[in-house]
Parts: sequence; structure tokens; C-alpha cells
Amino acid sequence: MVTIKDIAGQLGMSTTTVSNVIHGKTKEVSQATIDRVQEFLKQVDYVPNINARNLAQNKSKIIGFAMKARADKYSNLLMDPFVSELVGGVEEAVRNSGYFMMIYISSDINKIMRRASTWNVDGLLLFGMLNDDGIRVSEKYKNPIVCIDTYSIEGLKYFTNVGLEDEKGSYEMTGYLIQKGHRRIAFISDNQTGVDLARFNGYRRALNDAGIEFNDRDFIQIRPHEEEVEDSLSEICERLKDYSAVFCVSDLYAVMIMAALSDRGVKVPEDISVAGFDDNLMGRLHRPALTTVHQDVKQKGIVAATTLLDIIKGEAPVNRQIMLPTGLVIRDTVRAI
Amino acid sequence: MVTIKDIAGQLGMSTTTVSNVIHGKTKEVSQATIDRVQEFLKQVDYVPNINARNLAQNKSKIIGFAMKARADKYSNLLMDPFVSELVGGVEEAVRNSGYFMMIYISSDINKIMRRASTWNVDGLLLFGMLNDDGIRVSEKYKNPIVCIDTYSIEGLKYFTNVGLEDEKGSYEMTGYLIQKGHRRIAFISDNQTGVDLARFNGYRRALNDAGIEFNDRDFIQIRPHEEEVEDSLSEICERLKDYSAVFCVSDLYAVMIMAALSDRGVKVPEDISVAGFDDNLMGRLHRPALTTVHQDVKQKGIVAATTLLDIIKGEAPVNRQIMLPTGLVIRDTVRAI
DNA sequence: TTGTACGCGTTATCAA
DNA sequence: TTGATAACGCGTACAA
Repeated sequence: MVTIKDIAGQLGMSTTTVSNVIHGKTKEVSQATIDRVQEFLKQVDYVPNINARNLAQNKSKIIGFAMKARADKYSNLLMDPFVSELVGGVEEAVRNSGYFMMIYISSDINKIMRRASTWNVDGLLLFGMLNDDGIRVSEKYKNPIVCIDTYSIEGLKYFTNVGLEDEKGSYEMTGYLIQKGHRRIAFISDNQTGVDLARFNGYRRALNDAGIEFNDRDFIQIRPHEEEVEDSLSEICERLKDYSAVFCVSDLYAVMIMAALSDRGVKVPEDISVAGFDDNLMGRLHRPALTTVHQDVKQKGIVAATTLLDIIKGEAPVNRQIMLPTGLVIRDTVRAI
Repeated sequence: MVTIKDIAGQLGMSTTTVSNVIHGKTKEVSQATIDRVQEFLKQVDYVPNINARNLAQNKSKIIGFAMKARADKYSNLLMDPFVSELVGGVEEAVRNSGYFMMIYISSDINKIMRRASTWNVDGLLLFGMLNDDGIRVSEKYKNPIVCIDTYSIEGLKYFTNVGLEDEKGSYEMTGYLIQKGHRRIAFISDNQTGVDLARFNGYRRALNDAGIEFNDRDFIQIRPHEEEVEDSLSEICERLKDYSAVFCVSDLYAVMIMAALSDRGVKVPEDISVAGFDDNLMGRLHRPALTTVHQDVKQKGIVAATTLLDIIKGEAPVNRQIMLPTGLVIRDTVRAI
């Protein structure tokens, strides 16, 4: 490894001058030395040592992307297509800004905070935080934080959130189903917090506005864990016999349920209409193609990352609650009755 | 930020002692001071500065995961479900070993190498390298390297490769199709290098062993880029009329093609049989469920990472070419004729 | 058993 | 226009 000191030695000048040339602080250096140094840098293929630089500047050029792992449908968070698309968007934005991305996955908030401090990351992206997790982090960690998909009004005092018009999108889809003549509409998700709760609320509001009474059993919980998913799907298919339409909280669940229905000889949309949420590849490639609520997940990642980067640069965001839009995507799994 | 020096000062002892306690070099420290120090560490929630540590030790505890981006079917590599599952496996293994993972995506080998040096990563994982890319990297970068899915005999002198029995898996699937009575079998992929070439070779060998003549037009190239994918699929569906079965180089392509066929009123497997490769969620949830060749992508990531970590620890791998097994998954998209 | 002092590679301050 | 030199925080010979 060739260092600045080496170069200075071989060129018979001081490290200061070399460093200045490297950083383009060229106003106080003669053109002759600039050229000499630059040529030499090329020649030896000088690569700076980030650790030394970070130590000297007390910066890191690292964006930490921390995700709280849940006991989940995937054995690793990154296998969730939503998450990987999100990471893809973040990675791209971070890379294009000359920063680096470091991913942490942990179910332990404290570990996440320790890592962030250890690496002295310049900014933190938080995903999957529940309740006041985000607040706890921001109390300890003093650099900028941007959360993704976190529903915490309280938290907005501490950080910016990038979310989605979940409630609205869900309201519109439910309205569409109702408009198509459906009145017995089930809602399926695996929990009732955060994003899922917002979507559930949109569904309920639409029912209410149409004068349709909601009954507790219209919410069906799916248990997607490997050991019990088959049982869960059986139960769901059985309960779905009472409905003419089902609104799933994600495209993945919609596709899973359509497969289970198909296995039991139930036809979509002839026997039951199905709607999803996310508009991902699975739904697009399904036949019949899935009617769903669109969101641009990659864009969500990009917006979150660029917002964080802006804050790091000192530009406070106009809005602490950034809501990305949704849109109805009408395809073939919902029929009029 | 609280430093070792601070602690030493407040406790009225030297930084050496504090450092020794932190690192458990406890044989030369009295129990009394150990306790004092440890309690104080807890109290102030001491977090080491990785940059300083790395600089002093000339290590980084970072595993670099470098991927060469191609002009691809996805606007970001991480959106490829194969890649994200791979990353998931790597991330898990790296995290469990107390290391950190840093992802680089670039189409430029030189940028990748510069990053690896800049961060002084302890080991490098390489994915998506073509031809002698891997060799070029290993000539410049002196720490251990493990490649994933790289077909380069020459390269094995320089690094370990974690791959798959692509040829064998493909041979077996083609054999299965033949056994089911198919003789006009098309093969679809988007290129003919590396992994895709190996799978193509397995297909050809199986045809050959069964005395079936291969004609150049039996290889059909798919163009998955967004602008032209529809045209490409139209052409494929047209050409497929001459075949009773089609073997796709990936589950994704299989599902895409089945959707296109369905749109044109062609039924699978009644009108044409379809086989895939990968055994991912898309194929599993498709109806009819996809007959395919299984590989464990997450495991591939874990094996690659642990192998690299072992080499870093000084344990040379027994084999420089690690081939993970494949297996036939017979489901419902291939029928006997 | 504990402390001093130096090196790691870089940047920044200030003097020449 | 250039050069010494002191930080940055940590680890570690070596000395005490």
C-alpha cells in the first residue's frame, strides 16, 4: 500500500502538498508541482486509506441502513422482495452520491445503535421500527435519521419519515371493489400494526362510507410461517366461501391465496375476486393478472436516501412526513357482479 | 464520544490497562481494576472507534461483496430475486461471524478494486464476473477472494469458486423431458456464457445422449429489457409452436413465458410443457406449479461467505471448486406425451 | 501489575 | 508557494 508519506518522500515534497493536490486545493500550489504529483498518483495507482481519513475528519461517508428483523415469513429479511427492492433503491442513491452503504439487520435496537456509533455513520436509515423504536434510536444517536414506513406521529419530532398513502390507496381499492358490486369483502393481513393497520383502516373507512357494516370476522389473519402456512391457507379458503371478494394487504399474499384457491378448484375471478397491494412482479406475471394498488418501492428507497443525504448536507426537508402516492392498477382478478 | 483516554483519565489509570480489559487480556490485570473498568465501560456505554482500531491494526473486519452490474433485466441488480437471496445468505453468515458487509455494485472492475483497497476489506466476494475479470481483480488485490458462479478454470489458480452443478442439473432435467416422450425441446436464455452456457451444455449433452439432433434454432434467445420484452415474448411464443417442450434457464423466464403463452391461449402443460431452473417462490406459487431444477441460493451465499471467512482465518479450503448440488423438482408443468 | 510512548495514514493549522 | 507538526483514537512494545 502506497501512502501519502511515501509519495511525498519520493517526490521530495511535504505530505501537505500532496494532500492538497489530491483534494484539489490547488489555488496555492504551482502548476508544476500539481502536474508532478498527479502524474505520480496515476503511476502508483494511489488509493486513499478511508480509516485514516475518517479518523482525521471525524466523518465516515457511510449511510447506515438498519432494519429491525422480525420473526417473519422469510428466513432472512433481504429475501422479502419488497425489502430487496427498497435496498436496491437506497443503494443506488447512496452510491450515486459518493457515499457508502452499510446494512445492519438485527432484532435488537441497541445493537443497531452501537453499530451506528462504532462506524460513526454520517446518517441512519431506519426500516421496520415498531412503536417508539425510532424515537429510542434518535435519542441516543445524534446524526440525521430518516425512517421508512414508520407510523409514529410522536417520532416526527425526531426524524423525517418516508411513507406511502397506505390508507388512501386501500380506501380507493375497496371503493373500486364496492363499485364493482361487491359487498362481502374480506381483508387479509398478518398483523394489525403500522402499514398493515393503515391499509386496514382505509378498507374499513371505504366500507363505512358505502354503508356496509364491518364484522370482526371480515378481517382474516394469515400465518405465513413455513410450518403453519398450509393450515393457515386451508382455513382462509374455507372462510373465504362467505365472500365475493378478498383484499390482500400485499401482492405476495394475494398470489399465495390464489394458488391455494386454485388448488381447491376455486376460480379467480369467476368464483371470487382478489385484489392486492404493492404491484410487484409476482402480481404482474400472474394469470389472471392481479388487480392491485401500485407503489414504487424503488422510488421509496431513493427518496429516503436522498432526503437523508440532503439533511446531512444541511438542507432541512420542507416536510417531515413524506407520503408517496399510490394508484389503482386495474387488471383481471376483479369482476363485476 | 467517550474515548479510551477519557476513561483512563477519569479512572486514574493508563489507556493500556483500559485497552487490555476491553480485549480480555486479563491475565496481567488485577481483578479489582478489571471490575472497575468494566463497570465504567457499561456506565458510559463505551463504543470503540472502528476507524482508529482499523488504522492501528491494519484490518477492517469488513467483507466486501462486489457485484459487476450488467445491462440487465432489472434496473438495479438487487431487484433480481436470485441476487437478493444470495445477498441475504451472505449477510447472515457475515453478521454471525462478527464481520461487516459492504456491498459494491459497479460495471467497472477498477472501481471495485479501488473500493476494496480504500476500505482495506479483509476479504472479497465476487459475483457476476465475466471471463478474466476475477483474475484481474486478484492480481491487484492481495487479500482472500471467493467467487460465486464464475466459470473460469484459469481463475481457480487465484481464488476459490462457489458454484452449482449447472451442467448436471440441466442434463437431468432435459433427460426427464425426454423420458416423458418429448423430442422437440427448445432451450431459452438471454446469453450463452458462464452459468447459462453450462446449463445449455447440459441440455445439449442430454439431447445427444438420447440421439436427438440439436438444431441451432432450438436455442431461443430472450431479450428481457423492458422496451423490447413484449416483442421478444411474441417472437418466442411464435417459435414455440414447433416444440412440445421448452426448458428455460431460470424460473423467472419460465413464468414470464407461461404468462405470455396464457395470453395467447396456449395451455401449459396440455399444449406445451415448460421446465425452469432455480426453484424460487415464483415457480412454486405458479399454477400449474412449475417443474424445475432446485438450487439453494441462500445456502450458496452462506457457503461462499463462510469459505471466505475460513480462508481469512488461515484455513485453506480443501477444494478450490465448490459445487453445490441440484435436484429435480417434479411438479405440474411437464406432461407425458 | 501498570504506564509511557510511538505508530497507523490522513487532514488541518500555522509558520516559513 | 511550501513545509513542519499536531491532532484523530486505538493498540502494543517496552519500560517501570
